[in-house]
Amino acid sequence: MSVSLKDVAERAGVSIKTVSNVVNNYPHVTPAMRSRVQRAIDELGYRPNLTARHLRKGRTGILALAVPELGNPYFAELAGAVIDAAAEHDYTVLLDHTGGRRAQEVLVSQGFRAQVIDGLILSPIELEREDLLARDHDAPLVLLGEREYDLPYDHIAIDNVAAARTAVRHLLGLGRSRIVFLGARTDRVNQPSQLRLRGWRAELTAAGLTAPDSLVAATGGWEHADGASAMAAVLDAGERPDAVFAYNDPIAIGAMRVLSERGLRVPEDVAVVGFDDISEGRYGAVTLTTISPDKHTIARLAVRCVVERLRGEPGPAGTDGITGPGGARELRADFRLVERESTIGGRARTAG
Amino acid sequence: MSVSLKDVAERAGVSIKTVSNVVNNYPHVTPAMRSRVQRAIDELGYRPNLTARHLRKGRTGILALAVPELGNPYFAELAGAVIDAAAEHDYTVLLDHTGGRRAQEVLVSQGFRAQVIDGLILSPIELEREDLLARDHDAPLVLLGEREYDLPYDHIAIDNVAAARTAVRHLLGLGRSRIVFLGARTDRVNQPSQLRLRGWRAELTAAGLTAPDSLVAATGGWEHADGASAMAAVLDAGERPDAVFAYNDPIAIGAMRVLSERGLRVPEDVAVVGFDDISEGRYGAVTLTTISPDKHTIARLAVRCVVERLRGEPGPAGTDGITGPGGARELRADFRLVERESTIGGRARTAG
DNA sequence: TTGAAAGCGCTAACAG
DNA sequence: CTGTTAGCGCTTTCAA
Repeated sequence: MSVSLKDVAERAGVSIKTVSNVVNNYPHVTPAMRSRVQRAIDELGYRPNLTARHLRKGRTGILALAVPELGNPYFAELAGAVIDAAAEHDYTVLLDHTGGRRAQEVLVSQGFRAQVIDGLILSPIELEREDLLARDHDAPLVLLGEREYDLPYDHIAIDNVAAARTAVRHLLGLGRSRIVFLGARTDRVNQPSQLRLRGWRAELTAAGLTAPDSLVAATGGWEHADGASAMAAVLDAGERPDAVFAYNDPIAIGAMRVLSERGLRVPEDVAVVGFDDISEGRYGAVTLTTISPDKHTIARLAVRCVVERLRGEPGPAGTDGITGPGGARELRADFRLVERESTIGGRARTAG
Repeated sequence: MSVSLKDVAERAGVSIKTVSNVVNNYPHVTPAMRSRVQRAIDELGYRPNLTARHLRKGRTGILALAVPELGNPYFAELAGAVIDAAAEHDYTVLLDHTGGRRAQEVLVSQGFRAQVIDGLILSPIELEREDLLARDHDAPLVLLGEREYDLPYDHIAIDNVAAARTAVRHLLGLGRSRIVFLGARTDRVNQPSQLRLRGWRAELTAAGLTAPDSLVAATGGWEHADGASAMAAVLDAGERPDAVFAYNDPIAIGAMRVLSERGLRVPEDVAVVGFDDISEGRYGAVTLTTISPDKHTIARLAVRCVVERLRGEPGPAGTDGITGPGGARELRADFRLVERESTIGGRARTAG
């Protein structure tokens, strides 16, 4: 087995407590004692047993992050940002993926991997209000992605309606008027998809245009293939859109593929805007205009929320958020529109 | 606090040990006693404290997986596969990313996150033989990605040389002869990049062609931008290649972008083959021919190796591997060439 | 088949 | 400033 505090104590001829004090940088230790103990530590190659420490303190130093799918670059990039943000607070991240399936999301929120984690950051897709109400687990939970819960959980998102309106406004400003929304989800409410659809509708209406259902295309999932088939369905239905606003980048890219197969030029015939700003969008034959959420801020805020709850200091909502029911915080991260070839054309070399 | 074994024992009027027996499905417990204890467990909502259990047993049930970059879809997809494979063995995965930086890789291999993990799966980029020799940590380590170590660590990879030869052979079969290798790394040995370059050279030579250095382009990194700039550099140098074999898919896609900017058609003027088979390659304007490593097998083998070492049963190397120094196993996963538009042209609708 | 007790390695009171 | 002691919740001898 590995060396323990006791071994070090014996070696240094002091008590366990003293060694512990040194290890934990307890202030009131004489320099002489400290160096003596330190030498024993070095000689024995002592390293604290975190499991024991955690048992004692009741915490593990591990946060879980559950996203729908790691294969989606947006979530992969977000996960990377969360890992880095957690490291700054001396937390380690345990990653999980739910496939966006409600059953799996419920499992995770209930603390499936629990007992091992201090807190949980969850990016739900299908999770319902009632699932959260039934949650019986004391680890702090922070939700990612906007939804209209009135539940006592901290909650971090960009303003999806505003972001969608920004995207649509951009298209309108380019003189487009038949703008398809690709990636609606009809079987659930409260999801980002619904909010983006709402933004699409609001902006069209504000411009004095109609927002017919024939321009709203549902998708079964959120990947390239889903965007491709939805786009094909719209065209096959005889629609002649002059622009597409997609739920996310993979859907937008799948759609562009189909447009080009059908001989439609992007952006001349059909302009396309995506959502998420994944790196893939920066290097296609036609680079993708997209809404870029501030992933690093999202990650930082999420980790901060969990850590503060853990410390028992929920703190004020701050300037960037409002306090909701049960002291839950609604935090907003920024977003911006990144204009690339799929809307404004041009052919900048290896555009950024 | 949560309920402990003791609480359950009191409630059921039995000893702690008996409750423990029930929880752990110890065989010799009378059905009557079992159901009585089980009722107490249910009533109190008891859940075992894993930290305590782990302290006692000396294991945590957590495996770490360290990859260079989660933002690279290949590693994100691989990570997902590892998480699933680990779950089958009741292990949880803690994810880390090293940025492919040697210092970070050394840190991780030394057990930076250690004391918390039972085993480690590492996909190194810059890690050197000597770093591993100096490793002083008892958690089993499994290496991902082929390299020519003679070190006592299990090791899982596809045959990079053979894969590269397959790719180049495909291009030669299409009548191409000036095949650029994009993504060489000159500053290190022992890396997959070196092996793929070797395969490229071997296949060209076998075909009676020369393999001039002017057709080998180094890249600073492994992303789209690196492929784009390397491709541009080759063209700017006055080379007129009729094919490109890229170290990985992002590099290949970055290169295709530049080719198209320069008015070169893919595959008519320049055929392109990538490596990794990331989903992005299936939906560009021109879908990407690529080498597809069997990620699920890699993940499954890696987890199996760690778990077996943990159980102290390294087992035979099996039919798919050979035993190396110190009983280390060299396991091979399969790969296959996926032919798409970037080499064979065509315009199948939303090709798979 | 079940109970009692020891102890994994650490931290936190409380003494000294 | 440092030592003693008592657990955190669990598994695991060893008895009964």
